[in-house]
Amino acid sequence: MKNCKDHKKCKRIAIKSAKDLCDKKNLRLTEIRKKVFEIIWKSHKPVKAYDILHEIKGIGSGKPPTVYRALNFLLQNGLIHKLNSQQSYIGCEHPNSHKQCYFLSCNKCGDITECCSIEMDNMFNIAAKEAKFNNTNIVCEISGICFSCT
Amino acid sequence: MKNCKDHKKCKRIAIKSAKDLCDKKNLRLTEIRKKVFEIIWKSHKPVKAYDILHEIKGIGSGKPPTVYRALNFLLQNGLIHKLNSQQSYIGCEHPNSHKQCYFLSCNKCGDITECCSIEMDNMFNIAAKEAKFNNTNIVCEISGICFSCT
DNA sequence: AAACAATATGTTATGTTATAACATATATAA
DNA sequence: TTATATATGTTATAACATAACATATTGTTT
Ligand SMILES: [Zn+2]
Ligand SMILES: [Zn+2]
Ligand SMILES: [Zn+2]
Ligand SMILES: [Zn+2]
Repeated sequence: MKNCKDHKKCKRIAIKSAKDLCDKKNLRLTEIRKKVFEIIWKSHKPVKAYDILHEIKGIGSGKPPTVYRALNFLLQNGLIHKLNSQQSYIGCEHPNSHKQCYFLSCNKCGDITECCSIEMDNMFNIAAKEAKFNNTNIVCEISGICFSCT
Repeated sequence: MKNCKDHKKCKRIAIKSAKDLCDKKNLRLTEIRKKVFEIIWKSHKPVKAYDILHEIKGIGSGKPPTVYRALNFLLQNGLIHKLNSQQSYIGCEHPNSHKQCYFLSCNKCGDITECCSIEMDNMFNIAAKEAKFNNTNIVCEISGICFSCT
């Protein structure tokens, strides 16, 4: 997310829309869940579960299950994503309108950009349809060296 | 890989072409590496590192580094792939002509199919190019319920 | 063949990621 | 209020992976 100029605002909006989404869906964004979400939104870099664990002093038990439960809640409700190729977690850029996305991940600066493209989405749908696959879930992560790091 | 009718043959060919590839590139397909490769090729289902570890009695030290070294050798030389969304390993269907592939993974039977598509490949290239990414590596895993399991 | 260098494997220990199982607390509904 | 569901605490352990250093094997040079 190289074009994030004002991350404080960016983060504020993310938290606001997480709250809205939870209100709308009658989900409880508890203190622990909110804290984990905030830690993830500190930057546009992916965060590891155990980094959250170390950072989450003073709130919750500070033990793995607490963090993983919060992560699973956030994942299940589309507020964050898991980057499978690096076992880390990142905030969803558009939780209310999320369709199918892919991620661009810079191996140098670590920055992640979440991208949507109708063409890519169609491609995935075609691939699934051709193979007669149902209820598909797609993981697509493109890593490389981003423009700023080249 | 639902259309594998004769897996013995399938496996034999895989081993043969692995040998050929190693001969051609002057790589040593040692006993341990070959054994790990064979275990992975037992089926078209992905295999976990520690399953290999348990199965590889009598050959090599039977300790994690042995297995992971073999896996890394096979990965680096394009003989197997890692499925990041389930931390498991699977034989490459076409080690000599491998371009960009995506995987179809059935959540029910566990079967994996490795697919290539020029269109999909183009899509990835366009995405990388638009984002000005270099030296890209793509992970694309489509999971769902396959036709036979529906 | 002997000496050397490079590659591969053995060994011990530990780091990292994630969940099972069961107890307790808190929120919502009846 | 009592019941029920949801969330969190707690302990232990499973599952995945690598660091660091020793030894063995292979290939090359002298
Ligand atoms: Zn931002
Ligand atoms: Zn998203
Ligand atoms: Zn087969
Ligand atoms: Zn392949």
